[in-house]
Amino acid sequence: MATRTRRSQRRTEALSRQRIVEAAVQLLDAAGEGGLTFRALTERLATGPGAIYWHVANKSELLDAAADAVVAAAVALKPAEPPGAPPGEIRAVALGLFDAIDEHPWLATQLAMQLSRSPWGSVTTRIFESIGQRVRALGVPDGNLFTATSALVHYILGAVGQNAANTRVDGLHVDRGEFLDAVSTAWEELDPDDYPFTRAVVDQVREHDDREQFLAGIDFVLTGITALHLPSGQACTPPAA
Amino acid sequence: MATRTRRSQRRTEALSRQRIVEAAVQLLDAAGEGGLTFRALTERLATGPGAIYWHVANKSELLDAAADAVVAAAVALKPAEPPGAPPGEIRAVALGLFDAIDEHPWLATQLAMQLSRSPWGSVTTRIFESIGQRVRALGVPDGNLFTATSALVHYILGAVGQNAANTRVDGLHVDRGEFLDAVSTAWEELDPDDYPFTRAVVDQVREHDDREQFLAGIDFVLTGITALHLPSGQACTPPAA
DNA sequence: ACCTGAACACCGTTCAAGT
DNA sequence: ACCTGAACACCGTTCAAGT
Repeated sequence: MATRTRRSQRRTEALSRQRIVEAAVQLLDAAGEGGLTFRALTERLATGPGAIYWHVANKSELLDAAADAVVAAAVALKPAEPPGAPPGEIRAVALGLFDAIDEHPWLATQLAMQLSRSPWGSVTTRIFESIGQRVRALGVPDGNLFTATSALVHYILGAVGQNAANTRVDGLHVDRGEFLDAVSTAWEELDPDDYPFTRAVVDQVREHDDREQFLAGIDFVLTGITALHLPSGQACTPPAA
Repeated sequence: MATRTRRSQRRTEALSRQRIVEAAVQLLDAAGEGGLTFRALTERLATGPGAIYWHVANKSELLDAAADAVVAAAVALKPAEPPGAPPGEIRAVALGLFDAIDEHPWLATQLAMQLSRSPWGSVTTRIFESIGQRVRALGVPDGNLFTATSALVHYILGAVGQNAANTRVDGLHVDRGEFLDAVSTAWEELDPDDYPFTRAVVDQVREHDDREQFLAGIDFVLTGITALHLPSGQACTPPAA
């Protein structure tokens, strides 16, 4: 029944793990998380499922590899920019991830799932390393590097996870204005007794700029690290317990 | 073939959405994310799939409801504690979530997926409201409430998402020492040219305390918010761009 | 060593039929 | 209004067989 839109090119190159991962990324980009199935993959690669299983262990590993490929490209800073000061580079790396998720919305869910499933998998470690190098350059003492970097990475992963969906719902790109309207409307219908705060800030959700807000959060964490762990920041005290 | 271990009690109460959600939470607690299937659910509830679909729209909605039930209980502070100062209450709410994920490890993945799939769903909004009320009590000016609260919530969601898996891998509880050993070993085998930072902090991962580190991140964000948005904090300056 | 493709076990979901 | 349960479409994965 299906019109059998045969891929024009028969297989020219041999199958390889890399070719499979590339195809997986393309399918995810085209149709979202639901778009990656072994059947779609076999059709696109003009092969059978057994051939794919020769190169990758299972679907989970394939998703990991797809996410890793995209993240690796994202955290590699464009050499266009000069080295720059550490705080600026941290913002640049974070924005690289932010933009990668804008281009590959499935990456948000995938990052989140990998974070919770295998917390120190290749993707998480890659981001940790990239941020950590710059935190060290900031002058944070050795003993506090792990804590400071973890805090930054956790904030970044939490924030990009949510912001991804600000431009899409269930894999469909939606107008940002419409999306925020829907959120505002939903919030206005919340019980005023249970949700006084949310209702009070309903206007701010419409006006806010995703990138600005994302960077503001980075600055909170950086300021906290500076104040609590850098000699120059000792003037600042944390809020009393 | 299956030994048909009949649930001793035939159905006594009528089916209801709440009873279904409770059963879902129990299945998730017992067998992890893979443990919740409509077949397991029908068996436990002694009914057919159609009966369940009468009360919930689909599996996604059921997972949402299960997560919401657990989170609602977690962010409701025990009234044992006196109201207390805002920063302390923020830490208490955050730790409530932290502990809930310890008890229900599947919640980490579920929170992450909901965050990326429907960023302002009921669970996210519940956490946002709970934290937001306390950020306001902190004295943050109205115009900055949304940004400050979002940053805190993003950090919390990123951090609890990862810390969940520190005690479990693929749904199995594992010894924390063994787990950290495995991470350390894996890190020591990373390429020293590509991962100088990660290799340098490998010892800190073994010594660190999850809760302490989680709270340290909260303090970074709180200190940043205080420094950048509270009149009393103006002495602190953010790191230069 | 690498690939084929039929087959298997399992899943979420539907729906005509009952009460 | 609420429940039953067979059936459907689809999925990840396996494996004996080919080259």
